[in-house]
Amino acid sequence: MTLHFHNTLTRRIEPFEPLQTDAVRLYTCGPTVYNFAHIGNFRAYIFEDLLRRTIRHAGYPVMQVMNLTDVDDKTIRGARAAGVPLRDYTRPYIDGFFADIRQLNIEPAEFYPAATDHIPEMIALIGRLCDRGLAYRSDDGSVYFNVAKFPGYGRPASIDLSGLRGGARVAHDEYEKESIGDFAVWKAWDEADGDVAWESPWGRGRPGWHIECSAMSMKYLGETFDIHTGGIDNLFPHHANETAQSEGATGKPFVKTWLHCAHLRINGEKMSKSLGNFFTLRDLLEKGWSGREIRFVLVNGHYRQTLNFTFDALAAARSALARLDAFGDRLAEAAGTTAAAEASCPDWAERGRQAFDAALADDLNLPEALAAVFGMVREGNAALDGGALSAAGAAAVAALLGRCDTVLGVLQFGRAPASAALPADVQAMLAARQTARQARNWAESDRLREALKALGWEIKDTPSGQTCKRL
RNA sequence: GGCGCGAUGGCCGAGCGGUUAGGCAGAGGUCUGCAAAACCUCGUACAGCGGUUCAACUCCGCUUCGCGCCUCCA
Repeated sequence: MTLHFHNTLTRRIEPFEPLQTDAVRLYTCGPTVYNFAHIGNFRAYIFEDLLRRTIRHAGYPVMQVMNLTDVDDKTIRGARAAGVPLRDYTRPYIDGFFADIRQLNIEPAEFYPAATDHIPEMIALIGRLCDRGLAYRSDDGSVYFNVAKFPGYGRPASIDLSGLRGGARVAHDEYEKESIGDFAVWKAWDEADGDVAWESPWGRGRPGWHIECSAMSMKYLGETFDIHTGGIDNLFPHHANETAQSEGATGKPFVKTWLHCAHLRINGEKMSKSLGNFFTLRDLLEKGWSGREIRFVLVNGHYRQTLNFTFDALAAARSALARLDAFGDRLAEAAGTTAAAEASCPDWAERGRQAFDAALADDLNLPEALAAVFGMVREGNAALDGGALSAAGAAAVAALLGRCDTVLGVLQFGRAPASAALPADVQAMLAARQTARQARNWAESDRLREALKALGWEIKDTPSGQTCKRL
């Protein structure tokens, strides 16, 4: 299984080959903890999770770093407005972030370095840039990267510096720059920073935006590593600047493969507070949607394509998941206690497995991978209907789907409760209903089904008797 | 202005120069006391106009519409 990824650096889909044999080194841009993350952020984190899981699925160990940006304009502004120290301000959002990714079944990374814990590393890196003549100190004590001194500036974005134009978004305190393209690696303290400041060889101040990613990625992953990801909006300037700083300091290639995911839209519109379609994960959970349903919607799109997030899509996800769950329950029932044996795996399932793997390997084509799974669901249901699936075969298919789910992370097999686990009153009603059914007392049978439904249990009648499932 | 992306059936969403994407919703059918599930069948989908080609949703050009980045936004 050779993975292929679209590399932003080359704008091509390339075969993926790890640089080192022990692990694939992966740096994924993480949250700025000034607020709870919104659904658009999670699109990126889900994409990164799928990437991580796919690499592992292909047999490579992964060493993933996700940064926590806990010092920047917004966190400082928030902390000052709240009148609390920076750390106290960011803490709940950091906790919230980890709670959220658990809800979405996002696998944890190996490292979550916080920017404020790596100031010395950043200062050291800036020192290297100064030593090499790539950065200069301005009169106010800020340090800027000198873009003109770095040949090939702009990668992995395709930015031509001459196309840049100064505008309203160029921050006020950056007029000391020698050239419009130069960017701060160290920002001299100013009024608005309050008590957020660190001592440095250039005076009191705080790190520039991009330097944390350079310092932390290289600390944990080395000066050249396999994959760096982020949202497409980070391509420029963040990733271009990060590359310039890192390669400027080391003289080595920084990242081999860059992957960028597209944005999310909500009901066809850009997400924004003024449109009222700005949702955090907890907003959606409060509306009654589960993390799993949200994950399904986010998984069922290609990462390089703008995704239209709608409530209809969430409802569709709910139905699709119910279908998957029902199939899982059927397989479990058919398999009983029989162990999975690969030899018993039906041909259609083997074909499904191959289609699934091929789709993943093709630049994370999750929609197609999911289609392969649903193909197996249809085949499997038909086989079960026709009595053509042995217990061992059912076990093998269940195991196969479990394998697919190590990447998808949306299945929930084996959740059908054993009858012994049902509450006594429910068991009694089920027994009564069975008696009524044997007496062909349909009115009583239907009444009990309704009563059980009111208690939160869904009853279905099958040729082999009634089934009971938590709603 | 610079750079880039997109427009697929009611909705979400893949895809390829000629062969069913898939899911959800909807219609009909099988099964069923009913319901549900499951299975089968069903949509003259590829923004518009030209071009290339034996053949284009798929390649090229133009048009229309929408979107992203252009200095701290995933």
